[in-house]
Amino acid sequence: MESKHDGKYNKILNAAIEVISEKGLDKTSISDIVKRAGVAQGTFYLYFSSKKALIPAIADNLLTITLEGIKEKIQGKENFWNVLEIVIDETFNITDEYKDVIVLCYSGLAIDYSLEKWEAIYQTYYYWLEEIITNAINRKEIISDINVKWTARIIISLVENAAERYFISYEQDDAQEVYKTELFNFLKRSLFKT
Amino acid sequence: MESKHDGKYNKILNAAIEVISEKGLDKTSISDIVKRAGVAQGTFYLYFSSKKALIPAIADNLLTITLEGIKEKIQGKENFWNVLEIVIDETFNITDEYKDVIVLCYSGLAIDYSLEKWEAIYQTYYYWLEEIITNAINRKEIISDINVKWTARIIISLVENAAERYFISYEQDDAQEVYKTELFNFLKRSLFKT
Amino acid sequence: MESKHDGKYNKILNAAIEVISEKGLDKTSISDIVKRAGVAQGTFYLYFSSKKALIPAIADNLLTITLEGIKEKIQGKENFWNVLEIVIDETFNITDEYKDVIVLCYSGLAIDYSLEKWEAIYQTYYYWLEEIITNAINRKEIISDINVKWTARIIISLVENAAERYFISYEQDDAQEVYKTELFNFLKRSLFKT
Amino acid sequence: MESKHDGKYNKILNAAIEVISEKGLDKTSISDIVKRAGVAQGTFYLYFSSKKALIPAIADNLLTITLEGIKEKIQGKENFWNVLEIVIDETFNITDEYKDVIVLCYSGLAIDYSLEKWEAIYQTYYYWLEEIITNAINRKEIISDINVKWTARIIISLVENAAERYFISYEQDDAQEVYKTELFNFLKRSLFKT
DNA sequence: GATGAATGAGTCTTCATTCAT
DNA sequence: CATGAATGAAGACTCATTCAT
Repeated sequence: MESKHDGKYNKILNAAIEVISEKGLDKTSISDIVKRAGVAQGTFYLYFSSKKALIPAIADNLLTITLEGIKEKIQGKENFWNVLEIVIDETFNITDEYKDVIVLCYSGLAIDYSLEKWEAIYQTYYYWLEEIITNAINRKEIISDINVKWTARIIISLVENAAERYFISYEQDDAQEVYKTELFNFLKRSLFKT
Repeated sequence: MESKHDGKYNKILNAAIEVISEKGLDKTSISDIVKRAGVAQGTFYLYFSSKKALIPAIADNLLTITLEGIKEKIQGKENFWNVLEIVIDETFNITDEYKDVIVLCYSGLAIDYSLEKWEAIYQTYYYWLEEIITNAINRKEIISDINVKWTARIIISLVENAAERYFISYEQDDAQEVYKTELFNFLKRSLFKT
Repeated sequence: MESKHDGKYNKILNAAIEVISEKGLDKTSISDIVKRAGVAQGTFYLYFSSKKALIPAIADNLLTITLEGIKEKIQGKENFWNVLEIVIDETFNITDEYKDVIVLCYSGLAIDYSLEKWEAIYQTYYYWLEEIITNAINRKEIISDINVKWTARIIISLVENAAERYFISYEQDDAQEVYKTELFNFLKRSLFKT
Repeated sequence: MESKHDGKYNKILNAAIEVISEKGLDKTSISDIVKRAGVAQGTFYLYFSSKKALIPAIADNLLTITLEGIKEKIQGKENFWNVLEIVIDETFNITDEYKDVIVLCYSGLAIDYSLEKWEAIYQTYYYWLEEIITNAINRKEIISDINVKWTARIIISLVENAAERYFISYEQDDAQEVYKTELFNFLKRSLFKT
């Protein structure tokens, strides 16, 4: 992946993700972040306007990673049910790796009603899935009398929620496959065109 | 329900909900809350051990209200699809009224990984819905090869998510019915026993 | 004099005057002030809304002291030229004692164009001198074709300026009497009714 | 006048005057100034040793402008009362134009007791007026038993003070002539040789 | 139980200044 | 001469919490 910004931006962003994962947002100070990033206090403000500006940046970063991972794994297997499986898999993987930061993203959402910002971040993801769904309808893989936009959003939120619920609740490890299957079937029953 | 505590507890809790709705959690100080509640600074700590203790209390309060509302409207109409409709309706209503605080509850979740606390709060709600689901299975209203526990949780999170997404995004008003129907059908397709 | 506020207000105010006299406003931190005053950091903000709020308070304090000193020394000797002499004397005394803070007051003026605040602080002093001047005119001690308001202000600013100029410039000590006489004569020539 | 330094010095100085007029000294950062001047951050330090060095430079600039304006208008009319009138006029004009920066100069004075610097800046102005006064005494236009040095300084400070007081207090516009006349008469009564 | 004045630790943010290019 | 990215020291201010009354 080619970085959106030069090295220092990413250094700070990654340091932030690390530290916040360990201590939580509230207990993480800018001082912690810059120390970890190996830059000066003031340098932070050269790349982020404030502490709050970190959260959308982290979310954006996470989502980009997720979508890239998904696309990479699809590699031509465009069948809807394949894609759905990959989406579920990849979401579970990313959620596992970044669970501590993901929760914070929800919190960030609360910090300043920046719903527009949020929607903007998810935009790419939504559009991508909407197209997948439309194609699936055309190929008669799924039912057609659904609202594509709404369905895309509901699938994403459902998968993300399930993954978070799974990992944040510290379930026993072997349950993961059961969980994912249950989720897949739930969606399949709702969308499969017989 | 008779209140868990005397008048001052509720005075403070309601003041907190009000102020937090207006200013957000971060910008709300204990000082703001007690001023609104008309009690002294120290009095807060007679009823809440800390500022963080407010969030589960608020969530508990909200959930209690929701479940009470649902139960009241059911009144014997125990048919699963009736119940589901009422759950959706009531969740949308409460979300509309308290949307500003609800987002905070997610954030609160992030504040100190108090997942156990969170699960405890939802416990009653989960149990109640699990029973509803079990009964529905027995009555053959819905399919039987599902994980009841998992399904209860996924339904609740799906409905809550949809409601939040709807109200926080400031959709046009007339869309609400469409949204609720789409949601209901989505669930029905997935659970209905033909 | 009975203090306008209770003990802690004055403790902080006096500590501020002391420290600022020693280090200058810019180099004086709130931390310095509260340490000197023997109170906690936060206590400062219970009595002053900000660091800037100190300056008018100091000015007010200084002017009150000056005017009280003058009134005390007058004691019935209401003759205008007596009063003028006392005003000059007292201004020189106070300026000598507080010269380091007085300069700051001018600076404070610059900090936020709070001319109204400034005028309000001087109001009492102005009114008092206007009355003295009016009486002097009536007693034919001074000429009558002058603008009383304007003259009161110009006398005060002239005397204050001369005193500051004298002490801040570190003139040789024996020059003080010469300076005061020159000032007195300058005013007398301008106002004396032959 | 030929500028003391090349174009960039003046660019920065003028930008500083502009920005400081708008925002006040405290809220003006070097960054603001260089942005306005259209030069790089580091360039500032090629021409000024520090932020504080700006203030004497501004004051010097202002005083030079004032004195040049006065000299230009005098043009041979060396009569003391003519000169005084011109001094008053010109001081009021400059004060009107630069009132926001002038206040700051006082504040600058407070910043680091640089009284010597201050005296140095005013030196030329003082000397010039001292000569005018001496000539006036010789021509018997004004009384002779005065301290020339002292009188020069008192006249300048009196006129400057009156002008500042006038403009900073936002008096009604038509009062200006009255004000100037009052000031002129005040000085004339004190110095005129009958 | 109730009060609210006092506390003081904690942190974001600013900005004058430097220096490698 | 000019640049402007990087620095990092410094400080104002907030606010959860306590405790004597």
